[in-house]
Amino acid sequence: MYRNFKFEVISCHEKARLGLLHTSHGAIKTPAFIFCGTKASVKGISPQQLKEAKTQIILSNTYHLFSYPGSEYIKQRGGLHKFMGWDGPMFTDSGGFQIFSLGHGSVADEIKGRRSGISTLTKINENGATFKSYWDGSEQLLTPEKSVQVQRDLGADLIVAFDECTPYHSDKKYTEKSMERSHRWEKRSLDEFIRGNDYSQAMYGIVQGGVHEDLRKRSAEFVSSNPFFATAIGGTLGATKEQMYEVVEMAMKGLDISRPIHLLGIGGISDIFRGVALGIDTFDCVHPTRIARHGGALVKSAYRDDKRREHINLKRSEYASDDNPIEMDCDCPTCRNFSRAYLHYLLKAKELLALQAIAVHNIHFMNKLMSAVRYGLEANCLESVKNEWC
RNA sequence: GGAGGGGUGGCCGAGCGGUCAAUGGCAGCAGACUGUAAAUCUGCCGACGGAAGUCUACGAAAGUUCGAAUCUUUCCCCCUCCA
Repeated sequence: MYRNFKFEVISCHEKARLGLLHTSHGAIKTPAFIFCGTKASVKGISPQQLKEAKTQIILSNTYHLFSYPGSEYIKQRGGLHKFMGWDGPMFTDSGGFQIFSLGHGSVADEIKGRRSGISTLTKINENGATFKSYWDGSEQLLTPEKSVQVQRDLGADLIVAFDECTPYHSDKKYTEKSMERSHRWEKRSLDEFIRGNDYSQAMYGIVQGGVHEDLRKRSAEFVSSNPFFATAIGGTLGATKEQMYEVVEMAMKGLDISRPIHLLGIGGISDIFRGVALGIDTFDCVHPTRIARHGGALVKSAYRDDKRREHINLKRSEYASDDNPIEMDCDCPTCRNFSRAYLHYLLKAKELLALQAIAVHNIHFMNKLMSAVRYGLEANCLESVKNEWC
């Protein structure tokens, strides 16, 4: 069923593992980070720049590409790889997260109880979810079958079953009902996947269950007992980092650990070390590229001005006269050529180069981080690697 | 020389008798951001104070009024048109 895919565990270090995830567009060394290129583009960054930064794999989104330009259109252009000029491994999300984000706003807004904007999620029922297109406002229905068909047209290597990402503020009763519906949707996704399987793609099942241990366990068992290639941990992961690690641990309990395990939407530096220690193989997150566009440059612990943050905010006035690179020991194109002062100026001057330059640094940073994590596992010195980065 | 229009907080620009320390926008200073409706969003932004509050403020001065950025007079400066 997954003949062009394989997950090879090279070595185990307690729960953490070093692996190779083989896809139809090449293998990924794990633990790995997947960069978000939601609308068939990692915002502001070219595939060449991604490659130069040693990026292994990127992600696009079903909902966005379904709304515009449509999956049929991309299929006619030869699929997503060809269309966007990325020949490496690729992942597509199912659109399930948009059931959450278009209904509730950002993860932080929802947890903090802030209402932001108008909901463009109009309806959710057994059949699927109805959205207002972000593109033209028209109503569109995403069902498990449709999500898989769209993902098939797009042609990413790794695809995801359609689920509902349940909000943090849902009560247990709703979370359970939603989880059970997600399970039925995931089963339908898998059935649709199998119907059209041409061996160029492999499917992830998703563990739901909110912050509830019994639900997480049930969901993990559901996913593991169905023939998904891999597993993703989704849904709300709680309101604090500690709770997130607890929830991940709960979800890990019932999982088939011979499969690759992805943690959806997480990408803080310390989160990655904790996740890897819990047995996570891959991560994806908008954070590195989003904070870059907001002036945030990821830095190792030695370069932080505020120990509570994993980045420095180059918009701050103190950087106006800082002639050092973002990180002295970084060999990325941005650090080789630009000072913090110049990047600060570019941000203030609203020059697009700032956004790109900082994103380039953050992408290099994340790839080097993951490489360091792999080295730490291999050389059995993850703790000292962690101290340098966290 | 004649006719008219203006001068508002760092800048632009509303307000045209009380509810005005003065709408907005920009700039400035912070903060947030974790399967991207995000090159976005939020807060602060006269001075002193933690705050309640106090003081100084709408070109300058004098006045009218219980009360003026808003009305009157004079002065200073800018702009447009006619000679």
